Amino acid sequence: MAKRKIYYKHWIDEEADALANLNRSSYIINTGMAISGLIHIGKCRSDLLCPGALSIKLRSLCKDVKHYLTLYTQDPFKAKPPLVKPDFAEKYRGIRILDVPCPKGCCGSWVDHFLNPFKSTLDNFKIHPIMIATDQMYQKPKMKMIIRKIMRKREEVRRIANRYRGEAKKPHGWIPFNPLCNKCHAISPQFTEALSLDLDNWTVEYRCKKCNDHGVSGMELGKLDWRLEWAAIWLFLDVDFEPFGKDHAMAGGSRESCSAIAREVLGFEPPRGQPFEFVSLLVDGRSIEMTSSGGVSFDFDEWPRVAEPEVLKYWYMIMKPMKHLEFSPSRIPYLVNEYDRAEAAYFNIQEPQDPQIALAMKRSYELAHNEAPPTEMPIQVPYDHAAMISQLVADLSDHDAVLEALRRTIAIPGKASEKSTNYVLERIRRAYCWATEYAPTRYRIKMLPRMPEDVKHQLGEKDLAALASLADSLEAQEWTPADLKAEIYRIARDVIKMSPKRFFQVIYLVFFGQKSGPQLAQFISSLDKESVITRLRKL
RNA sequence: GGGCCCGUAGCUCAGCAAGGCAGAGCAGCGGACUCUUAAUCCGUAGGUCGCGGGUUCAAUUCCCGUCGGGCCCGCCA
Repeated sequence: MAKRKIYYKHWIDEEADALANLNRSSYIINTGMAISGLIHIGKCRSDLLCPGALSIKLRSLCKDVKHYLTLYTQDPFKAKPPLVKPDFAEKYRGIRILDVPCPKGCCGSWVDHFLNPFKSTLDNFKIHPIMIATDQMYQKPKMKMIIRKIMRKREEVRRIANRYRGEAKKPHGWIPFNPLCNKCHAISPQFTEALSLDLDNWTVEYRCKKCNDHGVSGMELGKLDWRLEWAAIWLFLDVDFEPFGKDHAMAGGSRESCSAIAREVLGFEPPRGQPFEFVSLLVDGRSIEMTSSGGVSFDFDEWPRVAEPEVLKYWYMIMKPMKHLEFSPSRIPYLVNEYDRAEAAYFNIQEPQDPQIALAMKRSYELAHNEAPPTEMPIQVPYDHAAMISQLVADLSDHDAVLEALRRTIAIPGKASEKSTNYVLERIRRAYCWATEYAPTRYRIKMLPRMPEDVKHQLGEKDLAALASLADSLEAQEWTPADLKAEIYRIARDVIKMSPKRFFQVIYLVFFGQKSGPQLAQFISSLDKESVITRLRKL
């Protein structure tokens, strides 16, 4: 009888081991981000969180690892509406983003406006790459050396570049360099063209089609053609591993052509890589690719407001890199539940029967926690329940009230460490943000002004009788919430002979148009009595 | 025309490295808990592994082909 295979190795561990087997004394992991606009969670999959996990794993193998994040600041501006207004987009198109002002007028610059929220949320995710901006890189002697080498082998570069191009072959004498226009600061090949280089004085003669300038600017202010830039940065930082979006991954795509430049022009072996699929955003039922410059985004710094950062990290760990992901804020409870399940598996509280799935979940959980998960199982409040509770408590800063509401509804330990308690409270706060800002209506607790028509059809004889009976009771005397609760039970069981469960559902339907809602007795007690009675009777 | 990725239960996905009984979670359905909707627990159903060939004692897994979905092969990064 053959045993079921239980081989399992996480893809992060596969890559980490492959890197470790290279037996280098130290490792450089690099990723890149253009500050072209909103920094969304999809970008952070391939360019922050996954390589971050890989770095940490590799470091745990006693390797010296540096994790860089290259910020492409010396890049042309290409944002589009609705991210920016059309006139803003037109005015700054092709301008070096470093020179573009803040679109909202709140920050020092465009770059600051998008980069600062990203930077300040990194602590939440506990991933801290060394950030290095390309405009700084171009100032460095080592980079100048690399550029010099490339420019001396210009013809060879052209030959290689043309190998990967279709019809539009680059002509003889092509200078693979995008100069900065001194006058308008355009840096896009759409506008500026290098006419000649002076490698001794490190200047470039250019013509600018945006402002019709013709002049000379410093080469450190311009940038390499993109195929060369990537290869140059590999060499500059001595990169061993660099992930990339799946758009680069195709045969003949940028990854391949950059590798050819690295081998044939610069004489080094390109780093290992890993392609990543994109994360799209579900908008009105349609799946749209997130794009920084177009403004389709669920922002990275928005995530910790609505869910634990580890939930996002876990999702990216458990899903294979080439799996296309679809995100929608409405999926957050599902993602949190999956994470909670992994946590329960990790602490051996409850495991899936399939051992391979269990291993994948546990390992992904560790990775989501940077290899150092909590030592004790945290208290788990199911996310959708947290969303509901958060809307019932009048003041979320009243921690005792929140905890009391939780104790009434689910089993949470009477005594818990401060850490556990804070974790619970944090989830409630996050679920509240989600419930009020993103949740589908069924999660929002809000009384309907009138009972919806379609609800009437759902009510039978018994239901109506029970509601009438409740109205009578309310009319007959004043109730405390506790007594009212008992009365609801009494009516259901003793008077009408129906299940209390059904009766509760019926009452919820009348007030909310759905089968669930806040704690009923308290809720009813908080309303004007006459209006309640009228509503119960006028069916 | 050339290439890459994905396709497994209603949904989200494992399993394929190195062939060996078709798997989870969620949603569903049925119960239990009989001071709450909820939560929790127990049970249950659900499949042409996109399709067709090939190799094999044995194919979801390997090979060839094909269909569907997404994407690249202009520019820009």
